[in-house]
Amino acid sequence: MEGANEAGRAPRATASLHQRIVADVEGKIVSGEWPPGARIPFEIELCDFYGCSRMTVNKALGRLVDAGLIERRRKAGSFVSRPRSQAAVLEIHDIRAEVAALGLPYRFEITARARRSARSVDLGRIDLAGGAPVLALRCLHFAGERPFCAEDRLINLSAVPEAATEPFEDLSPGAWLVARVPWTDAQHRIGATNAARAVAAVLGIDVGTACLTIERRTWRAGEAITSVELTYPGAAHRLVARFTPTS
Amino acid sequence: MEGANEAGRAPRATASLHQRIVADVEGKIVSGEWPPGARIPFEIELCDFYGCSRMTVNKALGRLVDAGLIERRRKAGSFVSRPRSQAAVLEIHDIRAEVAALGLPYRFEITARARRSARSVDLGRIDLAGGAPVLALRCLHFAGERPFCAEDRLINLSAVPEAATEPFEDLSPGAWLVARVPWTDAQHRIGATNAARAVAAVLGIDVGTACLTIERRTWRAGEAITSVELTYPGAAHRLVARFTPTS
DNA sequence: CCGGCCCTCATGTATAGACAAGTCGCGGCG
DNA sequence: CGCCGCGACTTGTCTATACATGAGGGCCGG
Repeated sequence: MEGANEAGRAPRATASLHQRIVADVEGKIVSGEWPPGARIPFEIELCDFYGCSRMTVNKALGRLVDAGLIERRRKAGSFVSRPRSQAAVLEIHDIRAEVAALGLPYRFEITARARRSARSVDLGRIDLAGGAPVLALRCLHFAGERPFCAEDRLINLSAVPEAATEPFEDLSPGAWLVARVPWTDAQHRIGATNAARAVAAVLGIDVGTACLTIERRTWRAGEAITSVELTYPGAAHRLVARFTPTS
Repeated sequence: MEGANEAGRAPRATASLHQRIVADVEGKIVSGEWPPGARIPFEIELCDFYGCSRMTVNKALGRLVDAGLIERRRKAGSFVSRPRSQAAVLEIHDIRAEVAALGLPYRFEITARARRSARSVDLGRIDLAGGAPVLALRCLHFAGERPFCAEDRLINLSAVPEAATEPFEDLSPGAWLVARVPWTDAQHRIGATNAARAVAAVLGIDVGTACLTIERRTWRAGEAITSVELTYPGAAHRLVARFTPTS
């Protein structure tokens, strides 16, 4: 049976067989040839078509399940998924990288730093018991000479005690945390607000200017690590997310 | 060899063996026990540990490669990946679903509709040759009696000719397109703007109120399908993205 | 001492066979 | 006529085996 490899199409691929099956099926789906809800051929039929064993087809279809392109039910067969919602992969670059992408020199300043017990005003921002030790930081990121983004961060010192003594001279708090602390969950809330007086003064913009705000919280195994609010002058910044179904 | 299944830990799982291996290795990585760059045990060693065949371990590690958690090199072994950038999966729900999640009744109105040849002003919004037929729509989405979101859309009629005669009575243009037209690429740009007079009037807000704008363009196999600009009153709406490394 | 060749090792891919677990339908029984 | 049970079908999982591929490291010769 191993000799029947070229069944059905050109054997050109340097890619492996199961990769080719993935690509073929994916092509049929995204082209619309197999619309959402359609049944795709049974494993056995694909085995015949590609002249391979069931394991190979099974592996390919398993990947498509992982990718969310198909769903499978015993006895019934495999079906093209109905997209439930659009999804976009939003890459959260390091701010240094964002600025570098603009071709401008980057620097940041820590403008406020306080170690304290979590107050009630903090509790809405980070999952902590009252009184837990936190590090509160304010930080301003510059692109060239202009303020690019204002950062207001809380770090849970129970989870990251080393942060208490870290000077944050070379790495910004965000970059330092990403490099040091693994996380298992993150939540982002993205919104638009009119700049209040304090924010406007810091960013050098007029009061009321629309600003993009990103609030990010991260956890590791259920324990809050950090919560950060980033405020970008709205007219000057866009978040960009590109997405293809299979990345 | 099949009898040695409980080697090393609780056999509690109803899950399959390769799923348990995935979960275990993932746990070691996200907990920091195996930091980025660390070599994880060879397949053979994991086979011994779990008392299973190499194929089973191979399948588990293959999934972790897909998920981006590890990288593998022949002869050298498998290594925990260094995270390149943070990423968040941003779910773009149907607007009807967003409103339903608020517990409010949903409806929408088409407020403007024009079939025309693409003008120069359109070309910045959608990848088309000048003169190609487009359908320009404006649509207002309501949550209860209050405007929730303003939509300004262009549809490429060369790619989606059926749109020309579609009345968009039951389904909003966005929902209609998602259900009907598969896409292969999407790009989102998210920003904040101060409401101009026209937008403010439509949304029933004050001029200058910060608004969240989402510009989404979709393509199928390189051909532009549609481009849409959604404007949400900023104070009233937050985009939420949750993310866990292995989804 | 340096360079090239080859052996070895780990992963990558694929096979055939086996059994388990849902599930759809048909046929027989009440 | 209706309903239930069983068998058949499809996917899910796993094993044992085999060969290919790529890369590291050591050995041997110049």
